[in-house]
Amino acid sequence: MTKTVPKSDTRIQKKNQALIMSAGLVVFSQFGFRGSTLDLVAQEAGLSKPNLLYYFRSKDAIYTALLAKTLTNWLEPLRKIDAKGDPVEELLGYAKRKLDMSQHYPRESRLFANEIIQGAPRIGDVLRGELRELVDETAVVINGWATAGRINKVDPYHLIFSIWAQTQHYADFDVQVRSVLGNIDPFDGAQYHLEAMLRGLLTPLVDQKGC
Amino acid sequence: MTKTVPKSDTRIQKKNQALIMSAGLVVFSQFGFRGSTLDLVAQEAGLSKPNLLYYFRSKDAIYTALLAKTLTNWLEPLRKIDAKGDPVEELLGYAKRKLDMSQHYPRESRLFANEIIQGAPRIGDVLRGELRELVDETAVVINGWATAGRINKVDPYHLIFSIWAQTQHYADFDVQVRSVLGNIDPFDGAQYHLEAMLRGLLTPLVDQKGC
DNA sequence: CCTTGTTTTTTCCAGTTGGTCAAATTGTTG
DNA sequence: CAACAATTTGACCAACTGGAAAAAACAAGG
Repeated sequence: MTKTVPKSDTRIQKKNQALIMSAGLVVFSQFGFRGSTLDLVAQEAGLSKPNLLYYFRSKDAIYTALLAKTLTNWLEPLRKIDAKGDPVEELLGYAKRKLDMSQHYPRESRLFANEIIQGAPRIGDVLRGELRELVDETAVVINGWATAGRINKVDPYHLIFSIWAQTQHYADFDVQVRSVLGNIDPFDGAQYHLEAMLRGLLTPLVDQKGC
Repeated sequence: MTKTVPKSDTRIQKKNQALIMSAGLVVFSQFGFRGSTLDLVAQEAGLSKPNLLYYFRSKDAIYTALLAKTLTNWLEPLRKIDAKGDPVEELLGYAKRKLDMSQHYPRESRLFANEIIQGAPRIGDVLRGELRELVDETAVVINGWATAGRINKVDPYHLIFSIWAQTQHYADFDVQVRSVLGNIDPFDGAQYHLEAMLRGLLTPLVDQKGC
């Protein structure tokens, strides 16, 4: 008989699996996969280590499940960009959604940051597959807007990178940002700044001053 | 007799210390402090583990020395911003220097990224002290430029954050960027994009169209 | 109360980890 | 080449790591 992991989904299983995922998020997002231990996750979850392994086959299984679960939500904002909407408002909306995620789900951001910094050993395929396709599609949309003269000509890939970079920075480097800002809340100013930056980049000059 | 670490600096010591630092950079920048092992560092350096500990008191000592050594170089570009120079060119130059560092010293960038994501347990003091002061001073300079009408009014702190974010993104998330871009070199486009973005943000409108 | 299935804990293990120490080796200098 | 210091290695250790096994505790229906 091979190692058994619960098949049926009772409410207590759902609860404990969620508990473990939540604890795993806390630990893995701070220390990365290699820097995390099952003992830490168990302690955070308030369960015993063997009990973790009753619900998940291995440390790897917890981490992988966590990544997979979070990944979908993480890419969703990009899918919401509507080719038929107003270009500047669509891109600003995207940036705002990403910034909101950094504010409300910083751990998820750090989880990915850790994974990618370490070379993305488990999600390399997703990066080169699903993510790349999604970005390619969005790039086509952005290029269409530029060709139509509705925004300035920009490199759509680097535009997307710059939105990722600036929004995720406030989650991943939270400690640094707050060290510099002191008591000031980062996210108010961040949103305003990001908007100004994107408008300055995207808005055709003729619209800015009407000449 | 307490644990002895070499005091005099023979050439062989200099060589091996540099070797260890270099190996430590490779390992710690990928896995963070907790995810790294002395065995990995030793293997990377081509030395035995006890031999590492002949030159450094502990794993912690290697890591701390590495952080300290790199920190100075890391902050230097910010110090080079000259209040008497042309505002836009100064800021553009700063961004370019940071981007160059991401290109040529990506491991150093990732080393800090790991440290800060994990809560900056060892450089929190530096962040709240030296770094903060330095940013504060730079903010004064930028505010001065804005007040004089030489650049648009911007939040200097978030401006600096956005430069950090965008430049370091290309080092820290290198794998992701390359996954999306395929064979295209990220840094050419990055520099162009960053410059456009900063000019759009900083350049007073009256200068852009002369009206 | 008994049976059956689920959940939890106790105990254990082999491999890894950071680190010590004494012995062996290799410079270096007179 | 001695003699002494600097360097390197091999053997070792206690604590920690991911994980297995099995027994114990618990739940629910008959």
